[in-house]
Amino acid sequence: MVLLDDSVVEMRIGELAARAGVSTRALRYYEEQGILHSSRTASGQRVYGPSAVDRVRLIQHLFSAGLASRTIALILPCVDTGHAPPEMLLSLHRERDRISQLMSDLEVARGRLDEVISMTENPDEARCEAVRDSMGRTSAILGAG
Amino acid sequence: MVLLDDSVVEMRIGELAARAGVSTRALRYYEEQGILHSSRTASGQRVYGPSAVDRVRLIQHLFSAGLASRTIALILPCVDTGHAPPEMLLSLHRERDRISQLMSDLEVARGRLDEVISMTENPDEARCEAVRDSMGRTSAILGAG
DNA sequence: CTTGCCCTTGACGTCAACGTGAGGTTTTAG
DNA sequence: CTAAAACCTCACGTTGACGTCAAGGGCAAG
Repeated sequence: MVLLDDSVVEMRIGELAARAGVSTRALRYYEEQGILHSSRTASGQRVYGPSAVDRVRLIQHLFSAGLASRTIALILPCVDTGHAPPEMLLSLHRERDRISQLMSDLEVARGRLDEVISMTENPDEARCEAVRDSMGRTSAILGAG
Repeated sequence: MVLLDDSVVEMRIGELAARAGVSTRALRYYEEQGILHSSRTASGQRVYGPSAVDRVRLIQHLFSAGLASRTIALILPCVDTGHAPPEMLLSLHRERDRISQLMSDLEVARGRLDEVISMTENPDEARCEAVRDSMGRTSAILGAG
């Protein structure tokens, strides 16, 4: 009976890929990088339990935070065990800071883009000059244009 | 007299690189991509006016916003002329949306990282379970671990 | 048994923003 | 005038997260 339940709940790489919304290539890549493990059938096919779906989603989140696969490979075991050496805690905090920095950089960049947008949406001479000034006279005269 | 002033204010690639905080290789790459122009001396060396510094900084901002060099090449002339075709305005707005989306993605990802950090900093059983639940039982049992 | 889909490993392709010499010329400092 | 520093143009190397093709094996249905 347990076997039947397992068979309902276990899946091969294609189903996991579909459920987690990634490619099978990505999953094999994750395994190659040591951040996702699988059991195998006798014939060598990958088999995953249901928790793998959430694990892949976590991996995706960490990737989208800009963490490298090597960093993720270091972190995940600590997530599993629930504790990490102080050295890793330090690097986790540094990653956090990096993300925060990136976010504020993006905010600045978005502001720049907003200036460009408002400038091109509203080709008013005075306003153009003001915006150009705030952008550091980017297009002054020509010079290096 | 004007010539002297120009000589004071013009610069070659090394000085521009130093002032803008990028490599000379990057500046040549920008030129290759058509997003930074230069005049040349008789012997072929690149010469830039003072406005080039701010232009490079703008380019950096746009890069840090995740815009590709091709996109920047499309935008910059509009920044200079002060107006853009509606098609480009649309794509500018899409870029803006993309950046906003990226920022909120990063916020989510940072939250995930915070969970990992608080979990590993404080290996309290109950709290671990709670965090694991909020992370989707990522490390449940083992399964695909 | 065969059709057909899913799976396997292996290995090369991609894209972007440069880095990094090679090999030679130009400019500048002493 | 000479040596060092800076510049020039190729042009291949790097990094990361996959895409993609090749050449096969496994397995449920008809």
